[in-house]
Amino acid sequence: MTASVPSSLKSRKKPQQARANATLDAIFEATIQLLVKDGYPMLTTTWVAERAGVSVGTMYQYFPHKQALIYAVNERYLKILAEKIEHTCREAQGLPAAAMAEALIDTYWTAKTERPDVTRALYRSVVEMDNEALILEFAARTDAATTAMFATAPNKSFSDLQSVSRALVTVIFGTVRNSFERSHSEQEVSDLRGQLIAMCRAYIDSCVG
Amino acid sequence: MTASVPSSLKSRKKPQQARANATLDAIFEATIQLLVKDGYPMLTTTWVAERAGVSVGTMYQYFPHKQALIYAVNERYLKILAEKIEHTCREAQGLPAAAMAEALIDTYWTAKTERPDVTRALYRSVVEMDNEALILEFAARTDAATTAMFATAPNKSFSDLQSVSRALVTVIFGTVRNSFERSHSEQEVSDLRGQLIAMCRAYIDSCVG
Amino acid sequence: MTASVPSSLKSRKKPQQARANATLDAIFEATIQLLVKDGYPMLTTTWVAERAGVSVGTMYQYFPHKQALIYAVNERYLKILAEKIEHTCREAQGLPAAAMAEALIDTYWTAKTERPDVTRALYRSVVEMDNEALILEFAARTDAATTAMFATAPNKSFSDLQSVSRALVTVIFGTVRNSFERSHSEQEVSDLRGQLIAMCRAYIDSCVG
Amino acid sequence: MTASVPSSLKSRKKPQQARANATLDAIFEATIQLLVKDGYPMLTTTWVAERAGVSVGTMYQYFPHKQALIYAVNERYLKILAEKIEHTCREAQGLPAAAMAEALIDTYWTAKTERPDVTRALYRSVVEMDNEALILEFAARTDAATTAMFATAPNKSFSDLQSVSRALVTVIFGTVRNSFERSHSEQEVSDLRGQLIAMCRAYIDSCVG
DNA sequence: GATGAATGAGTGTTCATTCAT
DNA sequence: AATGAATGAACACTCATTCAT
Repeated sequence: MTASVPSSLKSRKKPQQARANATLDAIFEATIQLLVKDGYPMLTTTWVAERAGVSVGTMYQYFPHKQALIYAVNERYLKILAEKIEHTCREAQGLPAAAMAEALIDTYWTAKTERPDVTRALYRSVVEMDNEALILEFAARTDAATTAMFATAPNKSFSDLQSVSRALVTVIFGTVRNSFERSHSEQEVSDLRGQLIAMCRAYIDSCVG
Repeated sequence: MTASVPSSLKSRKKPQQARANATLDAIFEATIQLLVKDGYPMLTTTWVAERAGVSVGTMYQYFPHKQALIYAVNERYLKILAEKIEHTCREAQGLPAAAMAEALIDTYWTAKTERPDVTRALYRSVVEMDNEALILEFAARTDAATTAMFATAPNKSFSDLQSVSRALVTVIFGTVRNSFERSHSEQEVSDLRGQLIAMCRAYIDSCVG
Repeated sequence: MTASVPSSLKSRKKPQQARANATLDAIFEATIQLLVKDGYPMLTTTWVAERAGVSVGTMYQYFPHKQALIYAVNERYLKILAEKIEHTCREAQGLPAAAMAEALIDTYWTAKTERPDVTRALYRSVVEMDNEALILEFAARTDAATTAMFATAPNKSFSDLQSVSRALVTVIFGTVRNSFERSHSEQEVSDLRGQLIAMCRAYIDSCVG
Repeated sequence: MTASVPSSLKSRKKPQQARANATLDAIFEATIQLLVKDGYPMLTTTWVAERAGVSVGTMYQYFPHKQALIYAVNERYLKILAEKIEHTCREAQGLPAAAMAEALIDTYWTAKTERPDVTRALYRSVVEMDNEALILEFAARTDAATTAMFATAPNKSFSDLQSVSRALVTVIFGTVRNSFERSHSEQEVSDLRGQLIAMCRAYIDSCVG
C-alpha cells in the first residue's frame, strides 16, 4: 500500500545546518505565498527564489526541478497534518467511539479551514506532479492512527475495525474536500459539520458487534 | 451561492448545425483522449486540433482559449453526470429513504468508476481554470434533485430536509473522490461502498423527526 | 562507409515554396554571418532568428534545435563544395594525371580560400554536433569523383587506382586545412601550393603501373 | 609569424612545489578523461574539479578561466608532441632524406593514433579558445626541427630547404588529421600511410638541386 | 590556502494565439 | 469559413565564477 517516493521528486539535499533550514523555510513560505496569490500556473521558479531571498541557483541546489519543490511543499503540509491527526488520535484513546469521530472531524476540519486559501492552493498545485506516493503515505499514517484509536473504544467492539475506521477517515476527509469545493457558506459549513458528526455517531452506533 | 458562469470561459458560438456539433464532439473527444493519455500539462491546443481533425484556427472559432476548451469539456461531463443523478432521483421517488441514498451512491459511484482514467484526468484538468461556477451549478442541480427525492420518502419526515439531503450529497461525492485519490483496491472500494451505504442508512434512521 | 544521417539532426521540413526557400536562405546566411562575426559559442538562436528576419518560433519550425541548424549549414556548405569538385573532376577527364591533380588542388584551395572567414568559422562550428555522417558522405562523393577522373588518365595506368586517388584526396584536403590552421602568409601559401602540386606530380609519376 | 601567447590564457601560477604539480596533473588528467567521455560541451568546471579531487576554488587558483584550462591541456599535449618530433628529428640526422620523412610520418602518426579518443577530444576542445598561438608555436618548433634534420641529408641538397621541409610537415600533419576525420578503417589507414610515404619519397627525389 | 555554497546572467525551447491567404 | 504558418513572450534550468568562512 505504501508506494515509495518517486526518487526524481526528492529534494537534493537534506538540510544539515540551521542556515540551510532557514533557507528551506523561506523557500517553502515563498512558494505557498505565491501559490495562494497567483496559483500554480503563475508560479515561476525565479519568482519563488526572489521572494525567498535566494538565487535561483541556490534553489536548484535544494530542488532539482520545479516539481520537486511543489512536491516538497505538499509533503511538508501533509506531514504536519498527519502529525496533528496522530496527536488527536492519541489524546482520544479510551473515549467513547462517537467522541473519537467527533475529535477527528474537529481536528481535520479545523486544520483545513485555518488557512483555507492555502488549502485550496495546495489542492490545485498538484498537477504535473505524481503525488500518489504522498497521498498513500498520508493515508497509511492516518489509517494506522485512527485504527489504533478506535481499537481502544470502551463500550464498542467493531466487527471489522479496519473497515470501519477506513470508512470514517475516507468519509470525513472526502466530505471536507467536497465542502471546500462547493464553497459552502459559514452557516452551511457548520450545519454540514453537525450532520457529519451525527452521521458518524449513527454509523458507529449501528456497528456494535 | 450560485455563481454566474464567467463569460470569458464560454464557448464562442452555440452550434446550430449538425456539422458544427460533430466538430465539437470531435474536439471534446480529442481533448479527453489526450488528457487521459498524457495529462493536462502535455495537452497542447495544436495537438487537440490535429487529433480532432480540424485546424487550430477552427478550434479557436469554437473556443476563445485553451481554458474555455477545458471548461467546456468539464461542463459537458458534469452536465451528463447531473442528468444521470436527476434521472436516478426521479426514479427513486417514493422509495424508502435508505433505498434512495443507496440509489444515489450507486449512480454516482458507477458513473465515476466507469471510466476511472477519464475521471482522474478531468479532476486534474482543473488547474488554470476557474471551475467554481461549474461546481456550484452542479451542486445546485444535485441538491435540488435529491431534496425533491427525499421529500417523497414515505416513512420518514426529516426535521431539516435541506440540511440532510445536502449532507448526504456532500458526503457521498466527497467520499468517492477521496477513495479515488487513495487509489483503493477493488476490494477496498466495494467494502467502502458498503460501509458508506450503512452509514447513510444509519444516519437516515437517526434523522426521523 | 556511408553513414546514414542522424535523424535527430535533420531539418523538420523540406521547403516546398519559394517563400520557405527564401526564409531558409536567410536563416543560413544569418547563421554564417554570426558564426563568422562572433563564433559558435556566441551564437544564440534568438539572434540568428532576429538577424534572419524571422521569429524564433519560425526557425524552430525548420530546425528542431540549434544543432540541426548548424548541421544544415555545414551540410549545405559541403554539398556545394562537393559539387564544385565533381564539376572539376568531370571537366578534367582525359587530361594527363598530373593536370588532374593540379585541377583538384586548384578547385579545393580556391573554394576554401574564397571566404577564409567562413571556412574557419565552419571548421569551428562543429562541436556539439555529430558531423561524422556529413564528412563521410562528402568523402564518398569526392572519392567517387576523383577515382572516376583518374581512371580516364591517358598515359598512366595506376596499379591501385582506389588507393592512389584516396591518398591524393586525403593529402590535398588535409594540407589545405593544416595550412589554414597555421595561418600561413600569402607568400607561404602560394609556395606551399606549388610544392603540393610538385609532390602530387612526383607521386603520380612514381605510380605508373 | 610567431604569435605571443595570449596572457589571458596562461595559467595563474607556475607550480613550484611537488604538491602543486601533482594537483595540476590531476586536473589535466580529469579534464582529458571528461573530454574523452562526454565531449567538450558536457565539460563543467565543477566536474573537472571533483574528478581531480580538488575544490573548484582551488582549480580557479590555477586557471583563471575554463578557457585557460583547456588551453593548458592543449599546450601540454602539443609540447609533448613537439618534443617527440624533435627527438625523432635529432635521431634521424644523417639518414637519407626519404628515411627522414618516413621517420617523421611514423612518429607523428603513432603519436596521434596511440590514443585516438584523446586526439579527437582535443581536436574538438578547441572552440571557445584562441589556439592560434599554440599552433604557431608548435609549427615553429616542428619547422625548425625538420629543417635542421633535412639539412643533414647526405645525398641530397634541396634548392629550397625551408619550403620543402615546411611542405612536408604541413602535408604530413594535414593528412593525418584528415584521415582521422574520415574515420578510415585500419586497412585504409595503413594503406594511406604507405601512399603518404611513397608520395614524400617521390617528392624528395624530385627535389634534388 | 582551500573550500564549495551561492550567485544570476544567459539561452534553448515551447506553445497559446493570431491573421494573411 | 477554414487553414496552419508565423509569432514572440515567457520560463525552466545550467554553469562559470566569486567570496565568506
